Amino acid sequence: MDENYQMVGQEEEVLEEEIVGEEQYEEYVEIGDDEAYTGDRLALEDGRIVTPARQYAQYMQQMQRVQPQTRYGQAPRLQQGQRPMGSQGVYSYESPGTQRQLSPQRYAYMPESEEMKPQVLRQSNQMFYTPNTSFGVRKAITPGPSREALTTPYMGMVKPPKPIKKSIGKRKPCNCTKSLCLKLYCECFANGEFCMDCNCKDCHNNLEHEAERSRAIKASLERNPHAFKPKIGMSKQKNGVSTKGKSTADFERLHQKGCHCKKSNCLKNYCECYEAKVPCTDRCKCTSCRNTETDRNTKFRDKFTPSLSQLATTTGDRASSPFSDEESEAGQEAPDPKSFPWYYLTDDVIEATTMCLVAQAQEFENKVPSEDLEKSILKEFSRCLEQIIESASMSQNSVVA
DNA sequence: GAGTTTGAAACT
DNA sequence: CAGTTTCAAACTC
Ligand SMILES: [Zn+2]
Ligand SMILES: [Zn+2]
Ligand SMILES: [Zn+2]
Ligand SMILES: [Zn+2]
Ligand SMILES: [Zn+2]
Ligand SMILES: [Zn+2]
Repeated sequence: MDENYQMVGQEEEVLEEEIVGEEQYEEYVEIGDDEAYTGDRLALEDGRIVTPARQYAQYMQQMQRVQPQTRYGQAPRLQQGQRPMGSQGVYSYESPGTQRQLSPQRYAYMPESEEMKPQVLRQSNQMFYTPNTSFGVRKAITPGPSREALTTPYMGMVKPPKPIKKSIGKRKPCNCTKSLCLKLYCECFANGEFCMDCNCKDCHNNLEHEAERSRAIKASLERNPHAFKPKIGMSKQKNGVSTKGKSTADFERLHQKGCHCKKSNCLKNYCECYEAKVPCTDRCKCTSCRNTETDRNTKFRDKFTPSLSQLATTTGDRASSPFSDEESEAGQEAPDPKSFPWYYLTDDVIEATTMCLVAQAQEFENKVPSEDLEKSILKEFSRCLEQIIESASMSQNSVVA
């Protein structure tokens, strides 16, 4: 039967479980259509919060202790914001060991009641959920013709979009302590997911706090309508078929909002662009960026870092990953930022060097012939450079060793 | 593991 | 919109 969620201090509401199907993943794959595909993990549609069902499936799986060893929806090395709904197959997962499949069903939330309304928006197969009063978790039922479809959903319905990732990496747990996992600070929440196996304290990012969570989602969406879109551009194809020979590889995998880094030179994971392994663009407002397209294409490295190049050749690190792998179109190489000379030429270093040179110039100006002055400055520069190089190799040794 | 640094998100 | 605070993760030791 249909269930009602009785919210504390809230007007209760009868949820009629209007179950509709889902177009199964089609819309998520057609990335070409800008309008059809949004990439939203959570979004407002007609005033309702809509989210893929994957999270619920995950959540239910967790609560029901069903095949706890299997997890879905999270590519192993996908970075925050990179999680590609709609990109190759993250949505419908097929774990080698199991035959479970999850579809991108969606549920709608009724904003007035702050309640989740398990209304699947579209349907092309038979999998339905309805709230389960026993533990407040939705369980699947089938009001439609084929009730059995529930237990064996999607067999053969989901084309394995792309080769499955080798190992289903378990999602990294959050460690939130003060946000209740209800702000975008929490990565789980920001990904539109429930907290599962996290280390958070006082977590409200779960069905036990559904109403609160819904409010939080709405609040986040009000602050930023794109809050639950992937931050990294989802391979949105530029202008239909590509113009040049680049063809399909010419995707827009870029940070949509851009970073605002000030002190990391966009060479550390503090930088969302660098973390996502995409170059900074003009959308970024970073200062002293060393993550530009040209920067990361520069093969200039290794010159300064013999120790590292040694390491690279001896370990043969490249051999382990001969695959270019599906989603890593752009991320062929793993350019160790430490192998770039300018990794060590931070603003502080440059400033210090400049000060040294200026001091040297001031000390000797008008005291020695300009020729000697020039020479002394160059000498000072050499001294600075030595220090920088020494410092750099020191830090590398610590890494290598 | 403790302490620091960092920049997004939140807030004013 | 800009400046500040808050926050959790990245990083360092
Ligand atoms: Zn959290
Ligand atoms: Zn979490
Ligand atoms: Zn949590
Ligand atoms: Zn950056
Ligand atoms: Zn950037
Ligand atoms: Zn940058």
